[in-house]
This record gives sequence, C-alpha cells and structure tokens, in this order.
Amino acid sequence: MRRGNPWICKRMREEGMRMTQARAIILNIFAGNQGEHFSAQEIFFIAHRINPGIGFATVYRTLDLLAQMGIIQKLEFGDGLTRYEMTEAMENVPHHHHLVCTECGKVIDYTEFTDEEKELFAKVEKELSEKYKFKIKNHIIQFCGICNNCGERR
Amino acid sequence: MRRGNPWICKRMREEGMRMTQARAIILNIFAGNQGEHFSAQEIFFIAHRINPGIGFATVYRTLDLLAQMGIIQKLEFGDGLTRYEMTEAMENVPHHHHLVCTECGKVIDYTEFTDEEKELFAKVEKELSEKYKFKIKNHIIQFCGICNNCGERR
DNA sequence: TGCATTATTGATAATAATTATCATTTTTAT
DNA sequence: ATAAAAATGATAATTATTATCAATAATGCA
Repeated sequence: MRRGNPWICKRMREEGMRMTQARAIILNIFAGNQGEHFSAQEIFFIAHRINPGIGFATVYRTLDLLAQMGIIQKLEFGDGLTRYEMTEAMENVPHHHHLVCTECGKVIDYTEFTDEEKELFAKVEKELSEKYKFKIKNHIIQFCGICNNCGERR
Repeated sequence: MRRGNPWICKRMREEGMRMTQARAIILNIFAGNQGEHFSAQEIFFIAHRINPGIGFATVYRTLDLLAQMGIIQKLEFGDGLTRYEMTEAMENVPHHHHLVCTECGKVIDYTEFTDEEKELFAKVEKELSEKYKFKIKNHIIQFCGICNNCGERR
C-alpha cells in the first residue's frame, strides 16, 4: 500500500525505513493543519481518534523521526511541552514566526515584515555557515512578552 | 546585610521580596559568567560549592523569579534541559544569538551582523507590539543545524 | 499472490526534570 | 531585640520523555 506524500515515502524508502500507517496518519495531521504547533499529547489524541491502536511511544518516535528528516521542526515555548510544526521546507508552509506570552503561554503566529527578515536571515545564515562550518537547516525566532489579556489583568 | 546589585535589591524590595543569600549567590554566578547559559543543575552545583546549604528547590525557584523579573532569560536548545542566561537588559551583556547543533547539542554564541539585526528587530518589535497589543520583553533567535564535527563524522 | 526478512509497533516499565508541600529558618521593619 | 512574613531545604509527587521487548506489519522477491 502506498500512503502519504510520495516524496516523503521515497526518502524513507531510500534510507531503509517504511511508510507505515502510524506515520502516514501523523504526517496527515501536520499536512492538514499547517501553521499549528502540536505537542506530542495533542498528536496522540488526534491520531488515536483516527486509529485507536496507535500508542504513545510511536507518536514520540515518529515525531523524532520526522524532525530528524527535516519535515517538522521542534519548538519550545517554555511551558515544558515540546511542540512541532511543519518546516518551511515543505510545500504551502508560509514563512512565519511566533509571539509567546510568558504569562499564559498563548502563542500568536505572525507573518508581517518577514520579507525583510528573510533577506537578512538568508545573508546571516550564509555567513555564519561559512565562518563556523555549520550546516544550517532552519531557524527559530520568538518574541517573548505579555499578551493583551494578561497585560490588562493587573 | 546588603548584597548584590543595588538596583536589583531595590526592585525586589519594592515588590515585597527579599534579597537573600541564595539569590545573591545565584545572581553572582550569572554576573560573573556573562554569555554562558546554565541549566538548573549547573547552577545548583556551582552554588552548592559556594554554600553547601543551598537546595535544589531554591535554585528552581530563584531561576523562575529572576526570569519573571526579566534579569535572566529562559532558553531551550532541544536537549530537554531549560537553560538561563542574563538578558541584554543587564549591563555589559552584548547582543548575541545562538547556533545550535541538533546532533550533539553544542551551542555557539555569535555576535556578527547583530547591528543590522538589532535595527530590524527594533522595528519589528515596535510594529508587532502595536498590532497585537503585546508587550515584548525579549526575543530568542536560534539557528539550528549540524556542526563541523558532526558533519564530518559521516 | 504468498512468504521470509526485518523495521516498526504497543504496552509497560524506567528515567529524569520540574513542581508542590510544609515545618523550620532568615530577613526585614519596627 | 522582636514579631511578622518571606524564603528555604528536604522530600514527596508529578509529568514528559525514553528504553525494553515480544508481537505485528511492511517490503522485496519468488
């Protein structure tokens, strides 16, 4: 049976890995909810509704795997949960960053100003990778502060 | 007894908090090692050498407190440990960002190109805080990739 | 299509970082 | 010096993540 994005299937095949039901389901969750950042728990519950056989360990393993492959990206907003979202390397994922409220944990995605950012970061990435012999795969940009709601509650 | 940075003492006093021995020791560790990012464990061991009475819970509590006050900043590099470093709001802390190896966890600080970054980010922060009514306190910028060592080992 | 090989899975136990509890100790203002 | 309240340390509790291992499912090939 062939499932999910053929490009990803191919890449897995090439490295001796298999495109399994669990992996396809988890990939679909990300593909169908671009711009959302899921914790392992959230992925588990959604996946579990689709196929109740899926276990927690598989979710963690799959998230690790997809992150290693550069398909999803690890994010940490400071609330103790690791979250994941599709990388910009994937189709249809717009360049965006995050605004994180350090009080309530709320996360806002923003896409403004990113053309300028994009240019600057492309330049910085190039120079840094040369200077430090570092192969840069992605970047994380977060603005931390207090959101509207939390700010008013004082 | 008066201890540590007078400005910080004052701020604590104003909010009904006290400048204690433990807090002064932990503050000194950060002040004396700018640009380093410490995990709670590391802070515990260093503080413990200075005053073996200090307990783990106090370290966690103090780190939380200093982060709330904007004196230190929480960082997560994806290895499961939360780390902290002095914020740029503090004296003598240069503007810098991080290069994180997703393979071995190595972190390189860099300070290049940050003048341009600084300008752009000042602008972005201003616009974002207006648009989203968000009071921005700091930002986190990380480039993730594979370091020299890990890249060669294949 | 059926079969053998082997990656993957699910259930569960183990690990490890962080948080909560509470009696005791320190700090501070008076 | 003392009373009031904040902070501490020891430890238990919580919780996210990782490791283990027998059972299962995916793949390549006949």
